[in-house]
Amino acid sequence: MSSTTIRDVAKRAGVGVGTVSRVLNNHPSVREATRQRVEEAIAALNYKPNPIARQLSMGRSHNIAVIAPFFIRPSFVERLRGVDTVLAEHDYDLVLYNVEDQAKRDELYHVLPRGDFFDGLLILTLGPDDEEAERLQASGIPVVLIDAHHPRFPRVIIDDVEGGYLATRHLIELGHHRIAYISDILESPFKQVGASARRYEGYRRALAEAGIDFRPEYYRQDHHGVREAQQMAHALLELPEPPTAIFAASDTQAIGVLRAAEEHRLRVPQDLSVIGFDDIEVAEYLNLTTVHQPLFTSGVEGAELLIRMLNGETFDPETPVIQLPLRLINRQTTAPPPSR
Amino acid sequence: MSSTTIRDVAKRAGVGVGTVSRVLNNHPSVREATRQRVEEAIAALNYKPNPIARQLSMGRSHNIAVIAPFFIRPSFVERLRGVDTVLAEHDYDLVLYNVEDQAKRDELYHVLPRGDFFDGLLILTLGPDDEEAERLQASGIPVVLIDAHHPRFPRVIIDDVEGGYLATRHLIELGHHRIAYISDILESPFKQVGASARRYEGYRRALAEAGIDFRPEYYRQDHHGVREAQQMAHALLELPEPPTAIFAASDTQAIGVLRAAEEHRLRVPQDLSVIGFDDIEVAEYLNLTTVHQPLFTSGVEGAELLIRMLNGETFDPETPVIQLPLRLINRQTTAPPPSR
DNA sequence: CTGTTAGCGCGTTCAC
DNA sequence: GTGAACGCGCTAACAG
Repeated sequence: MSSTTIRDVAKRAGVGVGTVSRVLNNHPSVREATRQRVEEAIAALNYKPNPIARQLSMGRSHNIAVIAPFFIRPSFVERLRGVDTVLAEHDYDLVLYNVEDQAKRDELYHVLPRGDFFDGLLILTLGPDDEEAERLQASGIPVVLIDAHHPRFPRVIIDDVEGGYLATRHLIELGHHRIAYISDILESPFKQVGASARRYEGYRRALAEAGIDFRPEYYRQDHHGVREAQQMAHALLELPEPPTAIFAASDTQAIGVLRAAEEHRLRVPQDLSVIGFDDIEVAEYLNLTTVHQPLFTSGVEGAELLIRMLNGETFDPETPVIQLPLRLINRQTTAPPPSR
Repeated sequence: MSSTTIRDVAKRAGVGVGTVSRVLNNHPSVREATRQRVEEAIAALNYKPNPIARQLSMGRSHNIAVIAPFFIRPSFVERLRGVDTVLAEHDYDLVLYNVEDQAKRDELYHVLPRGDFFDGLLILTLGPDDEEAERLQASGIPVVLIDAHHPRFPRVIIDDVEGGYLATRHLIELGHHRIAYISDILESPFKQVGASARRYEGYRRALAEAGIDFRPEYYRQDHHGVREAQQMAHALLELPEPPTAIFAASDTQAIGVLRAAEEHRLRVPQDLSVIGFDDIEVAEYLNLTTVHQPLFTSGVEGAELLIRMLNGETFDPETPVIQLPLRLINRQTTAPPPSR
């Protein structure tokens, strides 16, 4: 094992451990000559300070935990890239926890708030419920939410209602009346109102505003995924009076819709308009019209917020909320409805 | 901060810290009555042992570091999912380091092999050079390579030469003679022979075997990315005698080729055949014919190997090498060449 | 400026 | 069976 300790160095350099520690931490009050000797000893012994011991005595870990429904969806990857970029700049290590099911999440919330191992916590998308929030806050560990809502924590979010509105409005302006909405399951097992539910709200609002009646059969939900979305779209297109446009709550689901259209020999956008949400990379490949949200930026902003908290900064509004802008990306999967 | 320590618990339960520690670690020799009292105290104080201190005295961290050119390419995401799955089962935490440039990598290799903070190390794709390997091995920390080669470490790999051969052979059997190969830059800054170079070798071999002359103008390389690939394909298609098939060293690059074909108003596969490598998720969306490699599985195997090493298992062959199978996925971007 | 000492919070001996 | 003391490697506070 890597066994040379600070004491070995001190002995070899003929100084005390305190001095070695000072050299290590660039403390100013060390005579140049002494510093030389110490550094020589360090080099000669190939000594590396033990980070664990360091943490122990400093009470900080230099670790930031990120809880995320990890690699499942491309949008998280984008967000995490943003997070990582910032953390790396500030010399923090990223401990990533992949949370996909309820069990794992419970376990995590139970184990995490030790307050010792992590200096801070970044939670993506699966925000805490009230009980968890309580525990988290009691632990005193700084927490920032990304794409999740809880009044007690600083967070970076988007206006999903607005997003749903934007997408639907776009379709309406194109002349569509028969507009369907498909999404993942709104009542998530995490008992919180998810993004899709808020996008649904925007959809309803745009419809209402344009005087278009909401048709329950035009609204479907299922687990997130291409296949499931494809099936939903399939069902939609088999309707006696099928929609002329489909708004999918995520680009991934929009892909499923595209697949279904192909199955039905429908041309997009001539026969069927499709719009997604997120603007992940694939969206561009597929020329998918979609609502862009700043994924990478959300990670950056969240991480920066957390780091400012770690540095002891306090905020004017007790809990800052950063809202990122949305914009419609008009590619090639939407067009006016077929003339008949 | 979370400040209740083992001493508080001991005091409250009217026992010594040793006893508390025993209760915590389920040590048998604790009287039931005492254990009761201690557990009550633990509950009352909401005490959680400090993992850092625990690591310090136990000499283990329960952390596994993963070094990867992180979120850049979808294929890594797939691999990491596999890794995470296994690690979670064995109660290891995953510390993920995003290494994309040489500077960061140097820094990492300098800092990492402390032998203290990580129980094990998983290196993806960017394998160590001899000097780094030396240092790594000297540190005594168990290392497993995934998709990287170095004779000193156990690794899970694929036969990239075979993969390149498979792809090219498929094209040849379809009747193609004018077959191009595009890839990222073979002489990587990491001074090791990368996957693309080995796939290139397979390409050359298949060509030679079929008696087809290699044409230097049919071989291009540039940085990895859709745009770059698109440009390469563009140049290829402008040739006086353009290829009738293009083999891209990765699916991402194949996407660029598809784009270029579209620009040139070439139908795929009627006018141009395209084959990729990896079989990432998008490949399916795009109906891309490609060479499938077990990405998720590579993560699983690598992590399992590492864990066995951590458990002190030794291996028959000094350094085990797991080679995963490749197979051609025949979708809809390859066909016989245009009849004339 | 620099050596010494006291913890950081645990696990692990020892004696009892 | 159980408590007290020691040590993990390092930083910080205090003398000198």
